[in-house]
Amino acid sequence: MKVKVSTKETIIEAAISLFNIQGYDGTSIRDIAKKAKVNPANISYYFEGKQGLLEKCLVLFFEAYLTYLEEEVSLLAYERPDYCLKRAVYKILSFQSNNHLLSRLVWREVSLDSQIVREITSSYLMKERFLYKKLIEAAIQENTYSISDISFLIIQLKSLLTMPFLNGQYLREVWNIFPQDRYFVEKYYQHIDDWIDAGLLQKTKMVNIPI
Amino acid sequence: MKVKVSTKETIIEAAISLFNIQGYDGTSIRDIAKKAKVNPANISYYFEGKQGLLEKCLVLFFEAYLTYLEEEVSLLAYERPDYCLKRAVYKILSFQSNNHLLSRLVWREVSLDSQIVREITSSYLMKERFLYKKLIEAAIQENTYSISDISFLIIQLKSLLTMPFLNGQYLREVWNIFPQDRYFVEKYYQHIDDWIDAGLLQKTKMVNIPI
Amino acid sequence: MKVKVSTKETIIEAAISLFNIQGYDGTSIRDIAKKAKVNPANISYYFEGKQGLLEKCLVLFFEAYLTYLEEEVSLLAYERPDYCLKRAVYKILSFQSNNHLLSRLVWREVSLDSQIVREITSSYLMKERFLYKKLIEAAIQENTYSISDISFLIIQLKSLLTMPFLNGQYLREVWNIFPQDRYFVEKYYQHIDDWIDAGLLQKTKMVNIPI
Amino acid sequence: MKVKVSTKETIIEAAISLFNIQGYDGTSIRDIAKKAKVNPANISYYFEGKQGLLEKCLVLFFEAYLTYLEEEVSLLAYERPDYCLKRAVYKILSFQSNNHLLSRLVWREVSLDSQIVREITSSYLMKERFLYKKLIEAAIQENTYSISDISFLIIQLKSLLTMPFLNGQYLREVWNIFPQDRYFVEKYYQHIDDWIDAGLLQKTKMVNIPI
DNA sequence: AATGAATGAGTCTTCATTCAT
DNA sequence: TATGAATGAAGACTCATTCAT
Repeated sequence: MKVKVSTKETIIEAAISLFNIQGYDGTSIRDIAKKAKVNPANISYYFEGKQGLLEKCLVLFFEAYLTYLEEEVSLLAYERPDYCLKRAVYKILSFQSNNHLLSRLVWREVSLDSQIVREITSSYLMKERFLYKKLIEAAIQENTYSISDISFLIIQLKSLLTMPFLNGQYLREVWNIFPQDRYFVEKYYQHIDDWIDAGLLQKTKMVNIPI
Repeated sequence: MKVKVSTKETIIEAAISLFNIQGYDGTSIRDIAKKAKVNPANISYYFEGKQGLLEKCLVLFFEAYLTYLEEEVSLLAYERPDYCLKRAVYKILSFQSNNHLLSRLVWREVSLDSQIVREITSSYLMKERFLYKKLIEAAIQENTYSISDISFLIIQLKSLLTMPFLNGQYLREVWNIFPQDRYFVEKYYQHIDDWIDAGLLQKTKMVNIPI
Repeated sequence: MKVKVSTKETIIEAAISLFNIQGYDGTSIRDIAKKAKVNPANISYYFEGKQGLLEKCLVLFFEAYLTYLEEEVSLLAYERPDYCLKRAVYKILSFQSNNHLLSRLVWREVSLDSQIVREITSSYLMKERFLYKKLIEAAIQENTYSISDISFLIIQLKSLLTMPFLNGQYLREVWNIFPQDRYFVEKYYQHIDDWIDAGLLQKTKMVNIPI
Repeated sequence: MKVKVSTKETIIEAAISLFNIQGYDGTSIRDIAKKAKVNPANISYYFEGKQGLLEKCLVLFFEAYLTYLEEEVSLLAYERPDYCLKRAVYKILSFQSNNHLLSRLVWREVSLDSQIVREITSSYLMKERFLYKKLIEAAIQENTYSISDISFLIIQLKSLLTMPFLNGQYLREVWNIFPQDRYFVEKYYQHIDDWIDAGLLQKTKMVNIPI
């Protein structure tokens, strides 16, 4: 049975791959068309220009990404907050690992001051901030941390969660580690779990992995 | 006495600023020339093309950056290794803070699979890996960590050190934190110091800041 | 009873409107399709391409336009020639006023050296010349005018008849006069009537308007 | 002695010629570049896009055109107003005859509702209106005409002055008359002079041609 | 009768670079 | 050392049209 993959999806896949490797500005619509084996005109036709294609990628990523955070935030009412936090961490790592090309491109483009990117991402990032705050504040409970400290903790957590994917090629070449690998998530999760326990919750020993 | 700032330097400054904001591929040689108030032909003339300009930026960054690591590695023979590590961390944060535009652009371009960038950076990154390893292995001494663990620790440390600068504009807009600010380094250093003590050296309490 | 306006007519109306505003070359088939709320493919389907649509417009205009001239020429045998001429003038003004969009576009496109337009219009324009000549020669009767003079008179008459419509938007913006307005025809006819009497027939006073 | 005609001028000449024949929208930058034997990129380089080229043409035309009107308006204080009016007419005819390609293209593009064209021309056209009004009101002196009549007279005069040039190709093909011909101006001026005397000034006989 | 996907040619424009000066 | 003119290649995008449905 022949499965007809829609042109639109083929284009998105090719775009993610190339944006990831060469960056958005470094990739031409012709490159994408050639890789997707479609007519270049189709891209403007389907996505209303190259920009629209990038927007599509960004939205695709953030919608899924924030869903994982939201899930765990809404579970805070019923479950141990540190479990929720850790599960969120695990889910985000898994999601990024499964979509490592998309993740890399998103985090990189976000680091630009591009007008377009900011218009789309700024509200997502504010929401992300809100959700992380909820999770972390619930997890630490006590007043050991100042507000400013919490900001820094979140920034650190975010650093740890995104860097391996943003610098996927660095991990590969310098450390021979593959972020898209199933085992990477398991292994790397352990280290973040340690960091949460030791640095954030100030426990001496980590016990079990949720999920 | 009139100080004539060389055309060459003016160009580099303009380039760093624009590459930082728009990315390398998103910046045209004319943008740079206009910002530097020089003739576009000068850029090809001085740097043998746009690419040469990027190379210059990368080299500029890595030469300085690795010097700080080297300094501390060479001090390992004479001083407490954890002090060396922490001092290296502090120096790197300071350096990046003082050169936040350059830092951001370098770490972003490194995240691309661009042939050019890799040719220049790969040896620097291998050297960086070597130096971090030296510092960390000396600091932890005991055998609590496997080789694989050490890799992950370095990756984490690097994440913590670079992310705030790579995502300078995110910190600014979402958290109202300014990585180029003097106080940022002081503050942020504390958190990494904590992380080193708790997560890496597994001490319970950090006491003083080595500069 | 539901009146179904045919797709074909909808397209023509949209085309006249847009060709009029933006010119033939400045209007895309998609503009027309969007305005007419039909599928772009229909235009090629019904008119065998964009060109066919323009041809349709030109033919539509000239067939009607020349009919008015012909009517009056054929009445020359039975009525006062100056009445016929004036009635022709009046009819042409009315026709153009009622179809001011179409008129504007036709006279403009005729001013181009476009191969296509000329192929269609040249025979119409020769016929127009013949009819005007008949009317004017009959009206002036006497030999006061040389052949060359008559040419110029016709050119002048044609100028006076077409300009207000060709420059509809100029009249609107600069003079606040609306050529599609019923009163415009009445008023403007008076002035041309004066011109015919004074300049062409060299009468001192005109009295009544023949419709 | 070799005279180096500047690239810029070569482009303008080619543009006038082609815009004239094919219309602005119907002419591609490549057409112009080929005709002017320059690189297409030069056109965007010199005129900041195709639009800039059209603007240049429009400004070129109107600046010269209005100068003739202004000259005669400023002479109204010292000379017979009907002479001034007639001399203005003559000058405008001459100017258009000498620049018949440019004239045709300008009057045609003015008949479009194009945003760009209107932005540039609207102020020129208001000024033109003002100057014509001055000239004609001075010439007719008496109160025989209502304000509305004067509007119509100016519109008619303008029609007579511009039509032969706008429809240059019509005159050529249908009447074998060449508006760029020196004799055309002389001949055609006579007819407008007649019209001014008979229709506007209501004199019975014209006597001499000023200039 | 009517459509939506798809296409190849063509649009204007910008690019990095070269070269005579 | 520095410039401005000039260029060919490539950029994104729009075009009229075709074709299976």
